[in-house]
Formats: sequence, structure tokens, C-alpha cells
Amino acid sequence: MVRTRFAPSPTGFMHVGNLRTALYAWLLARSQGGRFVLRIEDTDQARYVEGAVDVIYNTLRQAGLDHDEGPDVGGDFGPYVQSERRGIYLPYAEELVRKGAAYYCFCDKQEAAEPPEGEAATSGYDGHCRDLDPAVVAANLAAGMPYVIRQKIDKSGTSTYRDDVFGEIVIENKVLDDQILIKRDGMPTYNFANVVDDHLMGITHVVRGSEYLPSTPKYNMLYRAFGWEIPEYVHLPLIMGRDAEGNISKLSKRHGAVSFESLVAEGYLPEAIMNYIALLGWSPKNDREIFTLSELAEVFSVSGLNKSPAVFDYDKLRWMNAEYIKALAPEAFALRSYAFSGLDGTPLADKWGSIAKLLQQRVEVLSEIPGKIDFLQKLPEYGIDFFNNKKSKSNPEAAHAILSDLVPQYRGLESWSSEELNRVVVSYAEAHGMKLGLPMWGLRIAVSGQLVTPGGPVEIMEILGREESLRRLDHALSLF
RNA sequence: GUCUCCAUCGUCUAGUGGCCUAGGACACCGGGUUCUCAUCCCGGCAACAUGGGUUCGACUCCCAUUGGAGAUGCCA
Repeated sequence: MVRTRFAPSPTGFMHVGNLRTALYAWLLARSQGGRFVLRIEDTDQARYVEGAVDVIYNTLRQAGLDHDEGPDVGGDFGPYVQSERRGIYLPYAEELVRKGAAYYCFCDKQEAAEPPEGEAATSGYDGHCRDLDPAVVAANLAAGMPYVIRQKIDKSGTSTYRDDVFGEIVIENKVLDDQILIKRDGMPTYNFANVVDDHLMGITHVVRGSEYLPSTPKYNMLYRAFGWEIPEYVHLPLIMGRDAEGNISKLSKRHGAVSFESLVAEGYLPEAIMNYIALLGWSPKNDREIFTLSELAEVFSVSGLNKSPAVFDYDKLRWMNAEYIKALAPEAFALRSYAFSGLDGTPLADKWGSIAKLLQQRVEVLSEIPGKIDFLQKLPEYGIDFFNNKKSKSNPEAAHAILSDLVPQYRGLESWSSEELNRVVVSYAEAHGMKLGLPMWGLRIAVSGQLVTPGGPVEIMEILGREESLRRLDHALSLF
């Protein structure tokens, strides 16, 4: 049985790169009838962020990635939070020491914490404590000297392993560093906790970013030292971003909104985001692009995974988001977009159904909505030059004449329905042998104060209502 | 610096030796429908990084070069 896991650390936000890793791990499990496990990796106490675990739950729920086991839903391999498992790692590390695959290190902490971005980190450990006299070790331990436990790597020869997407990887062991397994504070490092937990939780396929490709031999040495079975590896190509200068690098904050929640806040639909990132590094091998999560689970295959890094393209995400928006039932769109309208508590709020109808085909991202409808709340200032339009043959004089005829007719209308509103202008155009576009142009300017509007003047007048529409028409007349 | 990986249109990708005058999508540019805009429809632009092999035949296999990315943390 396939068992995959998603093991995020609670940092307070969900990077789309991590989310895509979760998606593929989920897809792999679901497509094989396997199980998907959520494990929280919070071994770095300095990084603890309040409420961060809830962000993870909320994101997964919104994204539609359900887990079979995890801190919130339980399971047979718990606990699923590493800080609650703190007691289990040290004995395993000590076992490694006994087996000669690890050693105590009493060296001072190297204070080169976070290297500047883009620059090389400090070079590897010099191996000072690697072959310490056992008596010295015992004495140091007895004296309560602070220590870390390092992996004792056999630096001879090469390591080879197979990755499901990248194929065979060969690394010279001499470049592998004696990485720390247990930190000075007694907590395991990610590298160690990961191996122990993946084994203990029966993970069969390790799905993670390709940045782990070069360090995987170290993990394998750990598995072998314990006598544990090595899982299958599915390393994923990285998601890249482009900065203001056009340089490409691993996607991060400086490339714009890259967390799931910020994208949602901007008005991207979760299902569109998931669909988009599914295609960033994976292909169904045909021309289809729109998939629901369950459709994805049906056709997903590791063989569709790509090896080269993919650039996150906001343009394409926007397009896909628009596709999802347009495919929504009108009521669903109205419901889901309302929060972005800024209309809550205003008189226009109960007109939202009609307004949303105009917006659905014209919006790619929900956050565009306020800018598209602010003219409904407040008539923008405009000059009579707005009545000029070549294509519809409109100009201020013609518009003045037309509006002078039309306004009394509208004022006399008994029913302010779109049918009636439309009938007036259509029959006027017919009676005067003019193209409909001509009177419509003048009306649009008068009721909206804008050259471009979502929908036409009839829809706008219907939404504005009789009083406000007539007020705007009178205002237009006063401009000439 | 060292190590690892990658390399098809600007971007995401299809292509697993002949089906390729390299397909699709986004973006971009035209045209049509239309009361503006948008939707919708039609069309166009645009790529196999370079050099060597292997082969009857390379986008597809091998090598080198170049380019790009990642790793090199008591972060994950």
C-alpha cells in the first residue's frame, strides 16, 4: 500500500511550492488507492509561529487535499507532530552511535546562522570530534558538556540511488558532510527526524523538492545503518520565480504573492490555483488543461513529472482563474465574489445579483471588482469630450440632442425594467434611422461617466434605479 | 570554490529514432461577432542552446562546451 506524506513546518503561511509538493504527494496516494499522511515538522523551536498549524489545516482544506492521518484526524502512527515525538529520536541517534554510524560532537556552535541569500553557506564540519577517544567522550558526557550528535559518514567511494523522476543519481561520498542529527537543545534536525518518522510511519514514497537530490545519500546511509528499508524517492522540479530585473530563481516572497492565502486574498479561486500548480512540472501528456482534483487523481502518473524547473507564470494563472470564474454558475459566482465587491452595507448590495452577472465574464481575478464598479457608487467627473466616439458617430452635439429627447421619455416610464429601458432606446434609434450604438454611447457616458463599462447603459440604469439614473441624465444635460 | 541536476516557442509543455514543413496552452499581434469593454469565434508571430559523434535516419541516444538552477546550516 502506497503511503505518502506531506510534512510542512508551521511557518505561518503556505508557499505554493510546498502546496504543490503536497498536491503531488496527495495525487500519488489517491491515484494508487494509498494513504496520505500529514505530519507537522516543528523541530525548530526558534521558528515557532502562533496559529501556524491552523494555517496548514485551513489551506489543505480549502485546497481540497484531505489527509487520512494527521494531528487532527489521528491515525495508528501518531503522534503526528514532531515536537510531541521529541523523546523518540535521541535513542535512535544513540543506537547509531553504538553502531558506529554517528558520534558525539562537543565543538562550539558555529555562529554562521543564516547565510546571506545567494551566498554560499559556511563550508562543512572539519571532523574534529569524529574520532574522539571514547574515554574523553564519556568524561565530557559525565561532566554535562553540551553536545550534538553527528552522522559519521564513510567518505570513501560513491553512493548511487534511483529517483522515480530523475533516474540514477551518483554522488561521491567525500562531499557528504557529517551532518548534525541531534541538536544541542536535544531536538532532532529535520534531516534526522525525517528519516526516523518516515520509517516509523511506514512512508513508502518520499515526495519532496529536488533540492534534496544531493543530500539523499546521507538519508540512505541512515536507513542502512538502522537496517531499514529505503523508500522510493519522487523528487520534484523546483518552482522558479522571476524578479523585477527578470532574473530567475527559486520562487520566494520577492516574486510577489506566492503563498496560497495571499493568492486567495487577491481573488484567485482555490480550485484554479490547484489546477494551475498541478501543471507546473507535471503533464497529462495530452492537450487537456482543465482538471478538477479528482480528475487529476484519476490520470496522475509519476511518469508525467518533469525534471526541469518551471517558472511560475501569473499570466497563465490569471487566465486559468478566469476560466474557472466563467465556468461558475451565476449564483455561485455572485456568492463567492461578494466579499470582494466592497458593497456590503451599501444600497447597491441587494443589486449584487445583477452586478455580478455583468462582472463574471469580465473579471480574471476577484480583486479587480471594486475598480470595475466604483462608478456605480459615485459618478466620476467627466467632460463633454467623452461624448465623442468615432465608431458610433457620436459627438457632443448629437449626444445633447439625443439625450434631450430621451430623458423625458425615461422620466415618463412607468416601469423601470430593463425591458422598458431597452425598448425606449431601441425604438428611438429605429424612429430616427440611426444605429443603436449612437444613442447608446451618449447614454453610457451620461449614466456612468466612463468610456468603458461592464455591461451597457440599460443594465447600468436598471442597477442604478430610476432616481439615480435620472439624476445622472440631468447632470449630463447640464454639461452642454 | 566544490558537488548535483536541468536544457523544445518569452512562459507552461507534447514529443521516448522515421508520424516533425515540431503539436497544444498562456502572453502578444491581426480579423469577425457586438451599444463600450469583456466574452465568443477565426487567423498570425514564435522554439529543438552550440559543437562533435552513433545511425540509412536524430528534437529524440552518447560526449563535450555553454547556459541556467539547486545544494553545500545546531532551517526545514
